[in-house]
Amino acid sequence: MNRKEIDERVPDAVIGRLPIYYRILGNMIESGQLRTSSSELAANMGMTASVVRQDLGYFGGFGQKGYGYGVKALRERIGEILGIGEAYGAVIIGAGTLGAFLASSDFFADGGVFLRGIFDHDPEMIGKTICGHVVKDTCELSSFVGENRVEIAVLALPGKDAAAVSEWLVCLGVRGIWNFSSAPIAATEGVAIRNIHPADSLMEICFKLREEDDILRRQRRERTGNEGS
Amino acid sequence: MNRKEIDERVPDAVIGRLPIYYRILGNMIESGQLRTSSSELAANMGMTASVVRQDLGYFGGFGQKGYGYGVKALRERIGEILGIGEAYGAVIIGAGTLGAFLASSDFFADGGVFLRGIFDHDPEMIGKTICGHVVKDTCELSSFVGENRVEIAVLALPGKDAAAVSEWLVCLGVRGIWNFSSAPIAATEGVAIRNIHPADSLMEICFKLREEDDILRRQRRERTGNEGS
DNA sequence: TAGATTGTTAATCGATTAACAATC
DNA sequence: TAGATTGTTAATCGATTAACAATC
Repeated sequence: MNRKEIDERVPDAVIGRLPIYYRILGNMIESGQLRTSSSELAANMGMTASVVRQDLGYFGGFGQKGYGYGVKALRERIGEILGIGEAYGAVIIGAGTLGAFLASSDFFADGGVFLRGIFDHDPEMIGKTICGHVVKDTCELSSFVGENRVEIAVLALPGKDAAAVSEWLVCLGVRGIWNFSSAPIAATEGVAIRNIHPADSLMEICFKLREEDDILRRQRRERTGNEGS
Repeated sequence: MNRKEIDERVPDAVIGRLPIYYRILGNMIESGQLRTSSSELAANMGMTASVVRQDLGYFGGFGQKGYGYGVKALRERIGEILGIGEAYGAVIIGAGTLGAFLASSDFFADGGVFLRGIFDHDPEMIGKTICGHVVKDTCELSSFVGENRVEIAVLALPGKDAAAVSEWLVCLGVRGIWNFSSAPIAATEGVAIRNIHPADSLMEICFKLREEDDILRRQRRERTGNEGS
């Protein structure tokens, strides 16, 4: 075995970059590119070549010294590592605009995940069809998860319901929570949780702008102060 | 001045947590809570109390020893730091399902950002109304950005167009890029960039599931092997 | 006052960078 | 062969944790 001891857990920082490699390699395949290098990959994602080689090294060398990496083989291998092709199943809880948007998105297909159903408890929503899925009553969740392979639950519901629903789903055997509600789901042993808050990154941008503006304002004030004295 | 040297840049790790504090404090206000502590905040977001105190310490002590933090005052202060209230302006480029969803979302209101317009270059889209915004032709972007305060551009367009559009917008004076396209935008001096790929976190969940499954499979194999020998 | 909790310093841990021998 | 580029080790950097004096 060429790779490092396989039991060794891969750091989250590395896992977080695997989908990025995967996506960029996809772009390269689309444009007909056959080979790449750590430095090219790095340039594409605004990182150093070192981190790329280190990351890929975690899974055992699939590069060739003096040559680089075969785009197609590398992408396939990363896809395997990411579990694309395992055909995990997911349900969306909450059929509002967010749930409907997620259902219509390519996110599931991109990750090789099958969307198996959409649930809501609002009678107004139940029975509606969203992207070919008839919205089911959340009451049916227990039996549905029992009868279908559902490893992942997507929470597109109000923050106040998130914790309870999440706990219930975990009891039913769900092992992954993709949470878009406003309330973060706390870490739970044996459950993969990702709390997604798109607005957060917009606020981060605002922070950077304000920080910049503050510096400019301060400089202007100082300049004026100096002139005045 | 009680706070640390104000020129000192705040680490990205800290910035990334500010919106989370902000959101959790919002939840606390909703439920009528008046005071909180570093350990309560930490429990709510699955972190240690130490990191909370350290983070808040960056901006100067607004806690009280032996008491904790006033929920409302703390939230207001973090809001200020985040630039909520600066009323930055944004445009969405791309009026597809993603652009339409973003326009209908609370993300802008949550961050105190004004959505000033939606643009597309598809004649089919131009003129349609999305959430009260008439979709404009991207040709009009230059003059629009010139005439309105637009600090932030939201890219909801195909990856192949992202880099060119982004560069153009930066030339027009845009200082923040919230990029939802498949192609990451490279770091640019003086521009705040956030590349958002919701599918990535779904893939991370799949990775964790596959990793877990692999371990189980290996254990089963070993057990069978031992029995067989 | 006694109990609670901050703000801050020092110690630990993990991630990134730099460097280079191995080799295609 | 010479040039290129990997895989990997050691050095640096940054972030998290632990601990505790200060004090409300």
